[in-house]
Amino acid sequence: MNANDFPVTLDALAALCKRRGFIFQSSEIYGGINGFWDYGPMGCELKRNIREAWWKAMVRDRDDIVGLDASIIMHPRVWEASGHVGGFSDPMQSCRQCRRMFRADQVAEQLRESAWRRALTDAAATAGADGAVVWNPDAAARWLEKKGAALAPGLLARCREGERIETARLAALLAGFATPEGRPCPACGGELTPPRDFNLMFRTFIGALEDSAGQAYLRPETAQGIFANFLNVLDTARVKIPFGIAQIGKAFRNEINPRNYTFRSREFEQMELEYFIRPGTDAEMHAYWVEERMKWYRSIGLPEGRLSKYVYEPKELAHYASACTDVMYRFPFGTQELEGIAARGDFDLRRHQEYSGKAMEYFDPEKNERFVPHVVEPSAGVDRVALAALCEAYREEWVPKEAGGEPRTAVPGEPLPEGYEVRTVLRFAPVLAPIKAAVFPLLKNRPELVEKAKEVHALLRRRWPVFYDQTGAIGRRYRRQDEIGTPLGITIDFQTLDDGTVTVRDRDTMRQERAPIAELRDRVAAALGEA
RNA sequence: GCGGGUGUAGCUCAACGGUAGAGCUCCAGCCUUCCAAGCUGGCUGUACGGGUUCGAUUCCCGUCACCCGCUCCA
Repeated sequence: MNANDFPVTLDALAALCKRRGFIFQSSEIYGGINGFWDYGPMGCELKRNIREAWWKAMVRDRDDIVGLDASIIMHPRVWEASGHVGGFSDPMQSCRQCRRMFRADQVAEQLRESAWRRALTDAAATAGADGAVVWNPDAAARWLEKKGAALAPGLLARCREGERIETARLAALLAGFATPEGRPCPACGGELTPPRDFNLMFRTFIGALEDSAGQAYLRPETAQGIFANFLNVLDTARVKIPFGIAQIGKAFRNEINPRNYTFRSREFEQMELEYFIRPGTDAEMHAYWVEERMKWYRSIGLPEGRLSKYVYEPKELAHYASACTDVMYRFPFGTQELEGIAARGDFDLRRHQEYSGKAMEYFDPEKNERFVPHVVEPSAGVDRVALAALCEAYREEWVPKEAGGEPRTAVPGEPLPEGYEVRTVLRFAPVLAPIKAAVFPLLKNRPELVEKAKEVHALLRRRWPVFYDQTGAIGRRYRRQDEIGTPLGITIDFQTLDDGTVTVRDRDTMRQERAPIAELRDRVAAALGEA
């Protein structure tokens, strides 16, 4: 079995993440809160490394992309323009009896298909002169007492008074079936709430009064902050098309059903680029960004074999989009999206132009023309990348008890071979590792070793996050670092005192080499791939 | 959102209608010349709220969270 196919269970990963301070459930001391997660000392370093790798690749290493950090709460009109409020999110009605949810515009159709509604029509309705349904309330009551009790419990509950059915009330309900306000639940005949805007945005209020005038939203995506600042950046950053604006930040979606550990959370962090292009170059630029982004995922240690692309069919695309490709990763719970790369045309800028009354145009001095740029949007989830990195890094291995043995990937279901023990290790790419190296004195009760180790620690920590540990046997300290994915272990032993060399132990091979302290920084940089 | 299951220490598990225990982890000390060694000591717990009871971790109800299936969803 290929090491990449080691079946990580989310349970095992979540246990390690908690044990070693990567991820905690939010508000755990109060019983937890569904859909929210906290990142501990190791987890926040991991996320920081992911963000910095992205920022470096997208902004620092390029001439054509600039950064932005927009506010989380924006003018409510932003979300009208974007389509997140209003027509885009369909009003919903829910049943007060069975609590099922229905799209308001589909209730009439679903009612025609409804089993209880058909049975009731057969039992108690005739067609009137003008084709309208004429109900016989007494027949309806008889039906409801027998067959209808199981088929339409919601309707029964609405017109029952003690043991008997209030025929007059039933008659009123039946009469209302034809009106939008009186439509019953297609599933049980219960009472539907009025249509309500049901969207995934968290609402809040600006100012002390909680009235509709102050209503605002936590952003459900960071992208709109970029579009809303398009003109500001254009006027100040001296950018020339094609150019991009990049942003990393929190976004919030009130998901119905968060699942799969941190994969779908209600509060999450996005890394988004809006890359503005000349109309007509959409397909070419979209293809370019798909490849750029795939390269980036490989550069942080996600292997080709676990990554894939999902190319949207034309019928799956939003009406304004010309292409969309998702970057997928094979998680333990299935192949899921890390990032979506969409060619959105000029939809967003045009909508903001329409809603704000400001011309969202780019002036091309060479061709002496104005146009609304099109945009390609690579939009990635920091938390999803972090989860993928953890899944990818997690290994259980068999290690020979005798010195100098090489670790082997454990074979699930097979017993531990004689003479081996288990180690859990996170094989992060060095760029993502929360701690780059750990420094140990071989023994803590020899002051000369401790003193030298602290010197080496001080030497390295100026450049990298480096951990110092003198507690417990040396083997135990190596294993602790394995569990947080520290690539290098540096040990000060008695030979160090004689010749100024230390041992450098590699996390993955568990092999050790000696290196002079004078060359240590270069050796560490080389081992981390920074040289 | 629906249905089913689960909830005891950081982890794995035990116990009982009457003072909640073990192993591992963690911390301290001793020891230890390179892969979770040993000895001694120590910290930590019945998810939350209510009810029944002389007494509830145990029985009942509610809430919350987690897991599985369905549903929904970029």
